[in-house]
Amino acid sequence: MNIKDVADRSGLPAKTIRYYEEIGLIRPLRGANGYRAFRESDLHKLAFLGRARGLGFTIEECRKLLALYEDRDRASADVKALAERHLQDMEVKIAELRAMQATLRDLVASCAGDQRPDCPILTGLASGKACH
Amino acid sequence: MNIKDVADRSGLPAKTIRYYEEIGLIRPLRGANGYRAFRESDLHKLAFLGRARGLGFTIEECRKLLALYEDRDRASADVKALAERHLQDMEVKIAELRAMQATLRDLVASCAGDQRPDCPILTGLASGKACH
DNA sequence: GGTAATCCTTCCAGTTACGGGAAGGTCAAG
DNA sequence: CTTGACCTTCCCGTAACTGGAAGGATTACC
Repeated sequence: MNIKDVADRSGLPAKTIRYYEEIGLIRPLRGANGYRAFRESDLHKLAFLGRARGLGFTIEECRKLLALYEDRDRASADVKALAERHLQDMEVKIAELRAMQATLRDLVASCAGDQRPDCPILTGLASGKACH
Repeated sequence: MNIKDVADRSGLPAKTIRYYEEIGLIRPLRGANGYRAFRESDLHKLAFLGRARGLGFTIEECRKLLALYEDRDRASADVKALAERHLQDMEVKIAELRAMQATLRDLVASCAGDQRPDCPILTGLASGKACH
């Protein structure tokens, strides 16, 4: 398989696939013409990576997940721990976003949003009322 | 005021302040020794920027907010529109995170998390069940 | 057999919003 | 006069790619 085929079948851009090889996530073979020659197992890994990335895991987390996936002697507890930590990270991020939203929503609510220049959003940002 | 003073009083790292000057968000004066000489108005702007960043606005959004802040003829509607778009962006991000969380939580819930290698998280990622 | 389109390759640069650290000038205190 | 705390600029590194240039390979078509 050439890179276009795996790109189409995995849903990942060719650029991304090359990048994943560069950082050592996959190691496709090479043909006599220098083209990457992907096996089914490479495609499989790429699909795995695409899904892990889709769940928000970082590349380094994906690397660990892939290592665990390939390790037949892993403990599922290790995988679960990684996933739970990621769930927590996301929880934190959501909380941060929620806090920002709450503050900004208050400011927005108090702004007339008309042609006049008076704007509580700007005065809030200027005066420090933009902190909860 | 030297940079350390504004850093302490604005809560922004000196590095960040230099960066903001570099990208044209502020234009402090210079003393004969080459040191930046910050006015109260610079400090004021930096505090404004720090709060806007704290609400998650990008640098470019902060630039627009600052321009609106300095424009006595602005319409508050313009500010409000910017803020509302940002609220929407955050909403989208939260929704994405929530979706990832939901999927991952299902996988985590079905994983024993013990010393055995069988792991629904990994098989889910491998098989495509990791998509809602 | 020629040529054009579509592949493929590598390499370089840019993105966001800074942070780390080096090399070197300045200033206030003791 | 030296020490330590400042200050300056400059360059590299971050995460995870994306875009594009320059050039080689393959395939389709006439």
